[in-house]
Amino acid sequence: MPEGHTLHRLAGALREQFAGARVAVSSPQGRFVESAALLDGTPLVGAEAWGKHLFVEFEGEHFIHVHLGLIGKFDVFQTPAPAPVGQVRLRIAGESGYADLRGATACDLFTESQRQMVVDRLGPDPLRADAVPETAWRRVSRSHRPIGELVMDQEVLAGVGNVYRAELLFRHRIDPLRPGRTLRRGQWEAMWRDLVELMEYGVRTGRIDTVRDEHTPEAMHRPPRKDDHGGEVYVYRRHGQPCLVCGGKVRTEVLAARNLFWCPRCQPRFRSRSRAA
DNA sequence: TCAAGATGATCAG
DNA sequence: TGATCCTCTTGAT
Repeated sequence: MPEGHTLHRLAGALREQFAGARVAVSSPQGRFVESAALLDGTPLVGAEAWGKHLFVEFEGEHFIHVHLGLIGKFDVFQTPAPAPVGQVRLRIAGESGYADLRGATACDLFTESQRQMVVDRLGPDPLRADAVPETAWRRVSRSHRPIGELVMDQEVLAGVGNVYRAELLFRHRIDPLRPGRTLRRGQWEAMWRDLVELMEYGVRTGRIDTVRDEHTPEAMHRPPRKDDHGGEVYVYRRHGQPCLVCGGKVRTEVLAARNLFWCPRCQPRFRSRSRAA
């Protein structure tokens, strides 16, 4: 379930388990062998996320850059570590824990300048204290592209994926096909604040809950459902089902190569003033 | 038991 | 735009 909150949560888990310790680094699958050998036995300095990118830092300004893609997983466990099963691309092992990476789109050894090049391409990440939301607004407010495409563009906003896209636009009753440049500044600022809150909740709980009354202590302690995103949502993957607010049917369509979900009644088609007049 | 689809991104054509 | 990477869950058979 790799949206931005997953990576920030993972970075925290890696720091907690390994930061400051010498770790064993290996690549049982064989696709990261040379880099793993270089890092093996080196102190792990820390880990941080930027959008959907994860950087694990080792002494000597070496970074492992990980992007989980659609199906990747990076899990932290307590020792003893069993023999690797299946395609484990990367294993980091310490005294009391180990972490296995599988199925990632990217797992590379980076220098500081390579890390910076990746970060420079990304838009502001709502989960980072150093994010500058104005940068995203400049891009949105100048673009003719649909807002449903812009919020998923990592050069506009880093860390937002398909679930947060659908839910954010629903919560603000915005037509996903509405051109970015027609949004009002106040609308965008409200969306940004909402994203920060929703994603911080995601980091704390590991779930994506966007239905307003889900943000309660009771909801926080309820065990996650088996569904992937783990929480309660308004429209994501609810196509054909009644909208929780108006009862109309939730619809789905492909936008930006991904399945978009929205409620046509709560998010009516946007018409520009010039066209309506 | 098997096939399809999925919260992503890149590359070739 | 489609193929590719690669894993896991779900639903059909």
